[in-house]
Amino acid sequence: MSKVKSVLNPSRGELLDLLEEGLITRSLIVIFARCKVHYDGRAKSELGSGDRVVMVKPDGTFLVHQKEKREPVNWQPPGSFISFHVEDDSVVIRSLRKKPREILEVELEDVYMAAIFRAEDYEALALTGSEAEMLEMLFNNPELIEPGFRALAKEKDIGRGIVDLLGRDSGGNLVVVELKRRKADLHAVSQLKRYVEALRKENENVRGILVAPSITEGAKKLLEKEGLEFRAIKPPKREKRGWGRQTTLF
Amino acid sequence: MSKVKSVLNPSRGELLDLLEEGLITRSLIVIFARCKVHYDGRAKSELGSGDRVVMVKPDGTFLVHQKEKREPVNWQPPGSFISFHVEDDSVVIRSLRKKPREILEVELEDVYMAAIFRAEDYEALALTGSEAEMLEMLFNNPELIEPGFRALAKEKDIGRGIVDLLGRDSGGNLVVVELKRRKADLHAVSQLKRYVEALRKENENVRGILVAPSITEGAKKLLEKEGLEFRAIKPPKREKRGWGRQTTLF
DNA sequence: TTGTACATCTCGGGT
DNA sequence: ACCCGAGGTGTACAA
Repeated sequence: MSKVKSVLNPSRGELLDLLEEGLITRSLIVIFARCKVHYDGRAKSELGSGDRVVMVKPDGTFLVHQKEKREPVNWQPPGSFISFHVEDDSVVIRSLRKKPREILEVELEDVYMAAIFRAEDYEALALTGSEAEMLEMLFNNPELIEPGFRALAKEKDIGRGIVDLLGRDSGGNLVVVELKRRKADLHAVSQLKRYVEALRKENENVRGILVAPSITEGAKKLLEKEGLEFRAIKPPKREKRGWGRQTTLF
Repeated sequence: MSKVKSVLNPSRGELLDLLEEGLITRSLIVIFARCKVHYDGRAKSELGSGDRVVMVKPDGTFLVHQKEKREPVNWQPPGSFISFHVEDDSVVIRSLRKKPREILEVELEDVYMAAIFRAEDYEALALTGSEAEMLEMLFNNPELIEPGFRALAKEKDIGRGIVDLLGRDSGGNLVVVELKRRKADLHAVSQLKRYVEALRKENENVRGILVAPSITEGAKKLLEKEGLEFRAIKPPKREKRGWGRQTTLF
């Protein structure tokens, strides 16, 4: 059995057969078609007739892409249930999600191409430069925050949220560190402030430090007004070594 | 010229020809292939060999989808520049974004299908149930917040951010309203608190009201502790009437 | 360009 | 199931 089957300008019968085979074999399905799209769930939307790419993944993911933008114009997340039927002379693909209840319907008016793909993939993305790696770096090298800084805990749940990094400075003050892998904004300052204020209820001399590669003007002003601090640090990028399934060295 | 061209198991020459035609005619390109993916930019990633769907849109958007999840495993946003070349016996598609500088390379090891699609689409999504519509509703019907409430401004930029809705209550107090179209969380409370504190520097008796369909436990506790208020209101869903290009009535 | 906040955010991790 | 926060977030909008 081949990995891919495709039909150009399929008849209704060919289309239905291919869709059925795609679903049964848990293939990934791609359709080029003129269609309308109806969605109702957390919000509600209508999309008039036009040419789009429809993709259905074997995990239930449903995507409708227009010819522009990174984001699908309509979609359904993994775990949704797909079905199709004929209605008023056109094939309709329906995706149902329960909880929250959401329904997505694509009304295929003219199908230019339909294809199914039995994709085999056992690899996962190995990414570096994340906030998690930034945290690991600072936890292992606390002096990067400032001389004399000692790390106490990471990802610590205080009642008012989860603090990235908790430590003490050379003067014995409690220090809350909030990390951002990109330019810090007002949101980041509010977050740090929330943690600092929560800890100040039970501790004296609590400092708050926002660590990010840079900070917006507005955020900087708010930060200073609140007596909080900023340290410019960029997220580290690991080298290729040590990626993926790490082979034990002996 | 037809809307779609596709080739199954293309030879290198067929693939290169189709890619070139796709780029020149500003078509949307979809490829089913076993490939590796390399990314470097804001972060850095590697993805080992596996079967994926590659999509290139005429606006420069680049997507690599695995067989699961809603999100592409790698991508490049609109405005990126695409090119391709042959390297070590395989075809490589490269997408370059300047600012921030980011490069994405897909190394095609085995192409099962390639297709190009001259999509025509003049329709835009009409969506209802957004926060913007919630705001409009409350601005026009301020009594929904509470009896005697009068709206003063919406989307108002105070120094510390942009307030959703500003008004006065029956007692003449300034009221800041923060809207959320879904369950409000700690972030929402922090946001509201930031606005309230900024306004309290120049006004007395400032109230803060969080308006959302519901609220998380943690957020509720913080809200009450801070003397802020909550009103349960759901975002409205418009009916079909009045969607899309609204024709002037005379 | 920068700043700010929404999103049918999605996704993962924790409890 | 809920809660919480990151994300190469993307996207729109305003200054």
